[in-house]
Amino acid sequence: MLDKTYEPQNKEKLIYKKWEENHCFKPLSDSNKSINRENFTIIMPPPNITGQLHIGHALNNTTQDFLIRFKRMKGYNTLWIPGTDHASIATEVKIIESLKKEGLSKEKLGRDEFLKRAWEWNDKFGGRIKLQLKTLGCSCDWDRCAFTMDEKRQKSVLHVFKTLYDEGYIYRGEKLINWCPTCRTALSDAEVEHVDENSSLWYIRYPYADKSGYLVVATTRPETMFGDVCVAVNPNDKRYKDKIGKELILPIINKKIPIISDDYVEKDFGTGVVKITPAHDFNDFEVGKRHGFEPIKIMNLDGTMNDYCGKYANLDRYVCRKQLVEELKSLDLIEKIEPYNLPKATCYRCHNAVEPMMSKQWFMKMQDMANLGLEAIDKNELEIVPNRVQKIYRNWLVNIKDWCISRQLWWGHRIPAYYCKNCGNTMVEIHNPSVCDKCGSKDITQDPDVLDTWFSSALWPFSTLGYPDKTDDLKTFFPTSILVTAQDIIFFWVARMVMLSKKIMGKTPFSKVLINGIVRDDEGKKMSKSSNNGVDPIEIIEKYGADSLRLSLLFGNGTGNDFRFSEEKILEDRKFINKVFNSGKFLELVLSQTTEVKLDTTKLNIFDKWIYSKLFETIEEINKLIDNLDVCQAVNKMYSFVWDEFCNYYLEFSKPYVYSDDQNTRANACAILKDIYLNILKLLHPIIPFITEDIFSNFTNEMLINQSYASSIGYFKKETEDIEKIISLIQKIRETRLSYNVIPSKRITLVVNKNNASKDSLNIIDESRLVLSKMTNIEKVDVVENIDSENVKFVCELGEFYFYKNEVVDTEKEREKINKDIDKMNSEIKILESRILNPNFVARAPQQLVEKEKARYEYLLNSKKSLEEKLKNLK
RNA sequence: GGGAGAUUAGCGCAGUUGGUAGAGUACCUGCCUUACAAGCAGAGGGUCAUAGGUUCGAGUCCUAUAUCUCCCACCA
Repeated sequence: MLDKTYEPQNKEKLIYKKWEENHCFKPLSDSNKSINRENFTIIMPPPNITGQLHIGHALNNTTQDFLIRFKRMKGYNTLWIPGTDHASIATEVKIIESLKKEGLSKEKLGRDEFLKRAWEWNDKFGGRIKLQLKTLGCSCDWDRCAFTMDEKRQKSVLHVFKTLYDEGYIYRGEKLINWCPTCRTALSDAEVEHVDENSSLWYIRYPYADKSGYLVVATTRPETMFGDVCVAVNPNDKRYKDKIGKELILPIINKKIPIISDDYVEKDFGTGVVKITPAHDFNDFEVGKRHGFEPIKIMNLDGTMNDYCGKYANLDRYVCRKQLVEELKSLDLIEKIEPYNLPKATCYRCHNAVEPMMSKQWFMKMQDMANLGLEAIDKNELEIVPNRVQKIYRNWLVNIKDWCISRQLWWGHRIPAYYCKNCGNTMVEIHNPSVCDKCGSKDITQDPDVLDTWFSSALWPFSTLGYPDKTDDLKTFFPTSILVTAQDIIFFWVARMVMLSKKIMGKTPFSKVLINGIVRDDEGKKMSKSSNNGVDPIEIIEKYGADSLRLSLLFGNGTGNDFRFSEEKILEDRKFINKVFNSGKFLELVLSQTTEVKLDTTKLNIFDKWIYSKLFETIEEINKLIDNLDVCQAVNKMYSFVWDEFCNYYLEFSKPYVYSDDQNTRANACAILKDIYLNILKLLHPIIPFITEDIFSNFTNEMLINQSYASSIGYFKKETEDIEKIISLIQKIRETRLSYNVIPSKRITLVVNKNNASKDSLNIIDESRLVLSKMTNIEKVDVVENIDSENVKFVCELGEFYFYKNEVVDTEKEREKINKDIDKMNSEIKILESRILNPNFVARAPQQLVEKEKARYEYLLNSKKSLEEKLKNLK
């Protein structure tokens, strides 16, 4: 028995448990049931263990679950692998914050203790994330759940690192890199965010060595002047042509530096003179290299100035800047200071300014990799939906630089590089070597650094399946089918997965990428941890149920478009779930009043054939839409089929039959109704899995999740067209009744003009008499040969119809109504005339369309004429 | 500075090869009709941001402009 109303809170947990206990999330191949089944695999973008999931994750995972459930019911051998990401820097930042509250620091704690804390953190938040995913209904295979830092994934990382090192793709070197003085680690280019900052442009006088005056240099970073190796001008700048080669005195530290020329310098910016500080600026580094200058480091790793800066040593760079500018002013070496906006490079985790610094780090050579990434797109191995994202992906790969993969952090994959203290030999090994393979010394230390967190995520499509071991999973499920993810990690993650999968596995890791839109709050702001406007899905689910949330996320939002989340929308959409439930209650009711029989599809009436046709159409369209990853439209189709066609029409059509006095008619009508309804549950299961499963269990002894997807017995063209006509007749009757103010409870007569309706039409009307009576409160249908034109007339595809004047009269109303109709017709006639009377249209538009428009035109003219006549006769 | 997207009914949105603008919600009218008032039936409401262009025909294609959003970026 279905409950009076559906209470998701009491049901969902139990249903999920039932699915898990029955191993419903397992691929068929686990139990050798997948003979000849196509595989369908999704790897879940592993959420960071830094916190908990918000609605954005819910959208992402609902989309994946929708696809997985759909494909599972379609008979695919489906696998959805869940997992979490250790999020090296992000988690470390969080742990350090929490240590601070205890008065601790990571240094005080020591590496081993710190890592212990990190694992505890993982247990806590990783566990919470899994709970959230289960609450949402995600049908992923938890036995295959992976963590980027677990033993198997560590093994994958070691193997890939060693492979790429041996092939020369991974190298160590001292280069200018992005350094976060707050997190005290190197960052990759992708981890640097640029924010606009109001700053200044300082014009500093650099005196000539020959005391012939000074040259004015414009800079945004006065404090880096200690590291200047030269000053550059554009070779074509007439102002400075004769100055090239002369020497300047670098103020404060009084060092001679030359004036050089380089095309990099823009004549029109500032004074056209640039100070060159190779150790602390990426452009300057290149210029310095071109002209053979050694970079001079002037900063410590914590962002303070180093000993090279004399009295400014150990001052924070910004404090130094302030004091230095004061000193320069006092020396009359500041020409002027202009306000200036510049993009400031900041750390994507702590949001503090990052510094370009010279540092010895590990890098991955990216040029070949990028070509692999581009090849995936060029050779159509990879399709990104929506298509525009492809450009973003391509653009990043075209401008790629080597990837700095080492981080001066503790929480992460420790780099498997070992250094011999005796001979300086470097070894990269999967297993900790006990002696140096060159000199035999036992004095060996492992590199203290860890890998960029995105290194392990880049291996996700094959590390989750068991690489480097040649597992069955890897054989069966790689490459995977679709990746569903957010736009902001295209570079961090998607591009790197493609490159490394192609490099290591020789294949693109997935053939399609579906990019979800960004979830915003009800004010339109992006939901994120930093804005603190994230909503916990569990909070919403406890209030409205997981199905409501899922439906709200998938319904009415263009796939890939941004999505504005609001509880009001959930309230609106939840009505649909209620509707589904109530139609189930109706089925239960009528079944209770009959003895159930097996469905006999040879005994379908015109209405049954119509609904089966509609079901057929709906499924066809859904298949096509999901193939194109147009989840939004697919859900729309389901929605309107269920609500409009099934609930609003078919249920009403079926009533005369399911309540029929004839036991056989009644039993078969119920069987058909049940069949359609169970198909609807199948249709909807991927969106709203819990309630559909619950209702299904009420009518069958099987589990819905395991059923094959909805199917229809076929498409009946004639009957479908007939019912469409009946529906428009019903609408016309209702509309006419209402416009004459005929109260709904009044039973009136429908009159058909025999001379103006085809025999076929009369048959259809006859067959639909019961339904018409039920749905429009028609007492009887009179078929007549002649009828007084004073009666109320209306026309639809089936022919001319009338209501008896004495049953509906209201002359004034009718006059009003006719005038209104004529107005409507006039405007349509005008539009049609503009086409039909246009020789160009007639000549160039498709013939079929021209004919159609002409016919419609004729029809309107006739209708209008008869209405005008009627208006004249109206007394 | 470069690039991408958005602009459609009061609101938040959909609109798949160009062919007379759509659903939800809100509002209005009438209904507690035996699945559902979280409902049913019906009505109103849009120069599809603006200006041009291509076309017989443009929300849809092209070119500008405006406003908003996002991404990328080393002009010191």
